[in-house]
Amino acid sequence: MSTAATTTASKSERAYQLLHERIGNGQLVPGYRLVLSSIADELGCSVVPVREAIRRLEAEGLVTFERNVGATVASIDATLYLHTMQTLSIVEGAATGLAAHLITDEDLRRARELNNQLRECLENFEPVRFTRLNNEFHAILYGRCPNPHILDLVHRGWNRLNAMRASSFDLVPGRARESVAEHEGLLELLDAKASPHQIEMAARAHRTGTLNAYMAQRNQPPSLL
Amino acid sequence: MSTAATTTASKSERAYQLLHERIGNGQLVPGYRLVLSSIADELGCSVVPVREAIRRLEAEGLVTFERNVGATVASIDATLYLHTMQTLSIVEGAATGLAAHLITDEDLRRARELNNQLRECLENFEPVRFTRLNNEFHAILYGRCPNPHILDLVHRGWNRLNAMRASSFDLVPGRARESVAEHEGLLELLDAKASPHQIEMAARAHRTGTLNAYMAQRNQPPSLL
DNA sequence: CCATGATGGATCGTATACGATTTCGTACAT
DNA sequence: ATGTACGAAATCGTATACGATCCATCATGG
Repeated sequence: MSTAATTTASKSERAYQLLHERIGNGQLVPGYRLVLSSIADELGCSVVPVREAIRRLEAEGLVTFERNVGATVASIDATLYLHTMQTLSIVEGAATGLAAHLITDEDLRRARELNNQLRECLENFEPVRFTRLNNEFHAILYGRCPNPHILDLVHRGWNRLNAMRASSFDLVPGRARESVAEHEGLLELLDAKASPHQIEMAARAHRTGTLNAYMAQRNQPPSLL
Repeated sequence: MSTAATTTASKSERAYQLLHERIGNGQLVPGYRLVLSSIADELGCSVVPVREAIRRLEAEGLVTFERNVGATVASIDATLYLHTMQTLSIVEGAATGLAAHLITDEDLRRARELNNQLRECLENFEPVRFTRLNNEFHAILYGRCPNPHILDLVHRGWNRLNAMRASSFDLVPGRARESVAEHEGLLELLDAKASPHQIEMAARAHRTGTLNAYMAQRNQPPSLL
């Protein structure tokens, strides 16, 4: 009763959110060992809720878990990054396509503004801000997708990517400029009320483009697709 | 040491598998209340592992969970079915497209044989066998997809569908025959080494077709897409 | 000097116990 | 008869405790 919130989100929920956030913003780097008792101590609770939180994170692919050994923040090798990006290209593309006919003029206005700010980031070399604004930009484009499952998959994909990027993966040098231009193309398609399928494929290609740029940078064959 | 398996999969794992199976084959119908202590008793273990199992099932969307209340097998309304089917159409289509250029002649031969058996099921009215063979057929087509994330999403989608179908959703009457014909079309595309994109879209359309048939049967507007 | 096996510590897996929350039935007042 | 308040039962949430497993270290023998 009383004031605002006895909102004691359950301890397991708090543990989940704490770890999720720390993985997302890079405080916990891939490979870091997550010891139940330590986390429990820090949170001032017992290990049971922490266990549950970690299993949830595992289900989302943010941590890996080994029996009788423990959990570590999910490590990334190139193929994992590739697979995650590819999956995201598909589900985010689909979400954007499904959202297209529900998007409002106000949405488009905000997206356009964000893309302008992205262009500024290019001039001033602000990679952190760029990443954040880029997330927001795409969130607007797919946000109206009426299928919550697909939205969930998109969010999970972004979370995994953020976990990776925050650690060591950085933007591919030349790619950002190209990215802003492709954003512009997407906005024009939306303005022109292009078909959902066309928009889906453009959104997918946008992400695939980033993936290819990354692969080229690492001198890897663009196959494995 | 010794014989084959001290393979004590952890109790939480066994609990998970048991519940997963029972939900999948319809022993546990949607809406059924999952009481931790009862399940623990049946398994001869304590509630802690069961909790974990249920949270995993929740993450997969097979059960819903409410704080301080408990878990129930996920209920289905039409929109949930629709969303699940739509998501599956996208990820399974993508998986099939990505698997296309890796599929072997032997795979195609088996798929063709399965489709012939499906045709037999039509004649003899064997809906249960039809569903099983249909699963196998599609599993062959997307199975070679080299992206494990996408495969995982496909499997989750099928699991959810199975959970729904086993309960009360039945095949749409006329749809099965059409389905077999579309399978044939898919096989021909694969034989002809059609482009991955073309195959992806055919696979997606195949599932979307089932969805539309369902919607039409329920006299629902084919919108919501 | 290297290989092999034993030992201890760290950590996980699960059981049990108890407090917290919800739910449902019942009694009472209107 | 109906709506509300109270209380008991059922169930969940978490803490604590202990056994099981793994890993690293060190001793021992070749």
